Amino acid sequence: MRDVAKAAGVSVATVSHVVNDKPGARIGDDARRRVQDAVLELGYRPNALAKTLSQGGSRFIGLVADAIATTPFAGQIIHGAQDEAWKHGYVLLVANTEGDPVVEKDVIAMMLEHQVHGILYSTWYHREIVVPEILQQTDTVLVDCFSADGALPAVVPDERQGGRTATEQLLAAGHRRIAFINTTTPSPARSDRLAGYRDALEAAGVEFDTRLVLEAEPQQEGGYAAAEAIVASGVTAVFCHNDRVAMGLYDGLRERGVRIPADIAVIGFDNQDVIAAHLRPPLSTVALPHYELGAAGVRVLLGIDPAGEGPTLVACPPVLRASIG
Amino acid sequence: MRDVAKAAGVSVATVSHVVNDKPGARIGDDARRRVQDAVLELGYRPNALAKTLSQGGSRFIGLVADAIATTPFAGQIIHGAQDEAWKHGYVLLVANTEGDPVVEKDVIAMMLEHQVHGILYSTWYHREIVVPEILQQTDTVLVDCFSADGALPAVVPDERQGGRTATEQLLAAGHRRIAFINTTTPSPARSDRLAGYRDALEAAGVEFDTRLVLEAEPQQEGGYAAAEAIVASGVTAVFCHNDRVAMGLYDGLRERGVRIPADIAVIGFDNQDVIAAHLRPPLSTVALPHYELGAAGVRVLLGIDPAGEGPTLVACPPVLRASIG
DNA sequence: CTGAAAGCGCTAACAG
DNA sequence: CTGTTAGCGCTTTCAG
Repeated sequence: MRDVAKAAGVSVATVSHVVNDKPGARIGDDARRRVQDAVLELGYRPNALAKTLSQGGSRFIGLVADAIATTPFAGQIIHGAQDEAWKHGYVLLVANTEGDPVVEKDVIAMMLEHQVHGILYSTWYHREIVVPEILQQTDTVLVDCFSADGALPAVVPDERQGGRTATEQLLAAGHRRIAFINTTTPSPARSDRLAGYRDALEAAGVEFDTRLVLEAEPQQEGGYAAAEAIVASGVTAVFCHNDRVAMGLYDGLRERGVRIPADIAVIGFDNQDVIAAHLRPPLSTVALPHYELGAAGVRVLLGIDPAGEGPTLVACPPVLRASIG
Repeated sequence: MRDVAKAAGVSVATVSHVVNDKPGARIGDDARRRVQDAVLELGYRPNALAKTLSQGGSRFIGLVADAIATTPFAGQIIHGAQDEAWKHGYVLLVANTEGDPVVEKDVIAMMLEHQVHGILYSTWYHREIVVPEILQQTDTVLVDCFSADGALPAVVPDERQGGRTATEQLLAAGHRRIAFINTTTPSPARSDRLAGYRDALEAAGVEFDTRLVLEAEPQQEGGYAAAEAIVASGVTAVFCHNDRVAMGLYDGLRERGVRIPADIAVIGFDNQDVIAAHLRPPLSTVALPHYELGAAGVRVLLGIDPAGEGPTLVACPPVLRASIG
């Protein structure tokens, strides 16, 4: 920068002004031009670190994720967070912890040392967590997770609305006997999607039948294993806890000569693209809004969106494909 | 830091020395203890930005990815890169570009302004790229991609060895008539996996038969469509270009009453966990070493691993499951 | 063994 | 309109 100033025959202050187009500062056209030329000649690039040092507060936002490598979910959160952060002049410092509390503490400490403006603490599936002590030291927003005490702002998917939406797609196609293959794992997804399922049924005047909610491990194997019970139930449609379960169910149904969607319509949840879009027939599902969770997370962190009382709910939109007849 | 110095009754220089346990500097035990106490009392945390400013060179490594949100692949690269970077005291600055050249230029400029030590430029599938001009301005290593002119160090999967390995698994199980469903998309994966397939055949004394290499779109749909030709070929084993193709093939084979692995053994490629581990039967495959690519990338960036003449090849290890009888 | 002082690159008053 | 100067928080000679 000093070099630029020298080359342009002005002071560093002037350079700073033109480089940042400072509003208050009026600079002569000639001087301005000389500076701009010098910047180009010298290939000058401002040092963002020095800038934040002198200004105080940096433009970093930390994003800690517990499982960046297993599903695309964390990737989608990162993507959304980055786009939104970028929009406001912020940059993401990403760290993966694989759920290890020690690593977690270390990476957060690292972020604090780098003067992050705040931290997004995210998990790859919606759940309750206990907030690491060290997060008290900066602004934090929880993404796709929440703490029991509700002390920290959180952004999570609206599982209940998602469950309702899924069921509504089936109802809209004329189905009345609709099974729900829920997960065996206790979680917001488990209880709230079920609640949404019941909401939709009730709204449609269909009586809730306990025998129509089955449980299965939330993987392909679980869906496959549930196939027998599904055909036995005489149902015409199934809402699966997630796309993986639906994938397993496809196999089980096919083995029994049941056609989708002619005999039984199926809807999943998650919109895991690698699976849902490529099953035969392509699977209708409800999307988990990870991108939007990341984006909303930085918005509340930056105070653009209000934090609200409980967790901020992000809608899970339906994604229609061919598995509903 | 000044506060710590004051509280401990020493100078900032002394604080700096004890905080970083400077080798050269001998500090009295009492002074050292006083400083350490003060650090704890005040909850002092060094400012990493100020540190890099004064030291010159930062501890940032930039990682630009073209598609962080679609598959877990980029996530695995990030994971590997971060673990390795961390090990050497570096921190990752991650940016997603979705392949947009403008965004790409912007994020790289941003990274340069943040004084990154170097940049890892990665793609989510192995391919040739044209290197963005701006990357000339810093040390760069290409991860999972390479430039035609070989000007930049690159780290890529060893597709040929992978293709050989896959075929060898089948050969080892006693198969002799082995089909290869290749992709239709020109790429290193396409030509090198084929070369590996031929290598393995030759090494086993099995004659290469052109009619046994089919081509299909590299998705489930492609594999499904290839099923007919596969059964017609009278083959006892199939090497699929990737796991998604294998998944489609499973469907097609099952529809024709062909059992896996009893009638036909199948091996995939990629080790896409969400799919491979949960097909019925679980799919044997060859892993794409994304984690290792990321880690190796930072190693060559930091000069720990030598850059080598051509791209650095990372092995693709076999992952055996139940689809080979 | 420890402190004073200069300087990293930039911004922000404040003078001129 | 433009230049001076004093830091931002830390490291690093260099004296003492």
